[in-house]
Amino acid sequence: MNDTPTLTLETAASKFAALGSEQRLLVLHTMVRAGPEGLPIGALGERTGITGSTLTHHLKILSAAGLVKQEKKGRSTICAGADYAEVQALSEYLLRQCCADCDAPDKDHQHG
Amino acid sequence: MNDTPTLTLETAASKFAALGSEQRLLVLHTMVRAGPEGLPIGALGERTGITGSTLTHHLKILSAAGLVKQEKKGRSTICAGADYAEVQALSEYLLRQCCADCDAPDKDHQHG
DNA sequence: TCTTCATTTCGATAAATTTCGAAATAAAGC
DNA sequence: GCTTTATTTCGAAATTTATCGAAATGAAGA
Repeated sequence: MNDTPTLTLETAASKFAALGSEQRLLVLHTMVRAGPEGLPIGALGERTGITGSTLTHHLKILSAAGLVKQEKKGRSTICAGADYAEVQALSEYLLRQCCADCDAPDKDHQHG
Repeated sequence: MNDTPTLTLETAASKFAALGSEQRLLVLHTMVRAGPEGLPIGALGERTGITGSTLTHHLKILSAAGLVKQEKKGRSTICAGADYAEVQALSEYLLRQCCADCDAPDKDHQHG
């Protein structure tokens, strides 16, 4: 399963940055709660109390980071959270190459 | 093992924000490579090419987010990456309450 | 104590981000 | 073609962040 196309520093940073805002995290959380079917932007606005134009702005950032999928349907835009692999890859990025520079890599700090 | 004290939106966002910078990610990556023994700030500077005062700034953010531990030793400050649980908690935060708001939660999108 | 080395604080500037309301666009339905 | 509804774009102001060099701090050692 080749899901993890080895994130670059640049993309990883932008994904984390996308998550690094209370409003965006709230938006994402709302979408995750809503499940894979997603929600139109209007509903996101109602549930989060965030203004339309601000939502558009945040969603653009989340989409660009690949954390949210958007699909136009009629006059609505349906938004849903991205899949688990996306998140998994991010979390794994953080510990990649652990101890690569250790003089004497030891076995005392297993990850998992 | 009570490792996951249920992150608040606020702390989760600030942790992600701390990771959402190429320089900070580079710094963290350098520390992770160095392993649990950590590195003095000077070495971080040499390896990353980041200026002292800027490094102090970034490290303050990473420490405040609990992603890095710092310890004064003589005239150096040794920095090391935080533990795996910290990272794990962050990643789990993202999918918490998945589908909580679904009308009919389905079993088609297992996470794991 | 004086000097040196490692880090931090300070002050400053440039750049990016957040957030809004108002106006523009675009799809649906009459 | 108009009207309504959903979203986006467009300024714009306020705030935050990034980044640096210079000066300050503080520990070690001669």
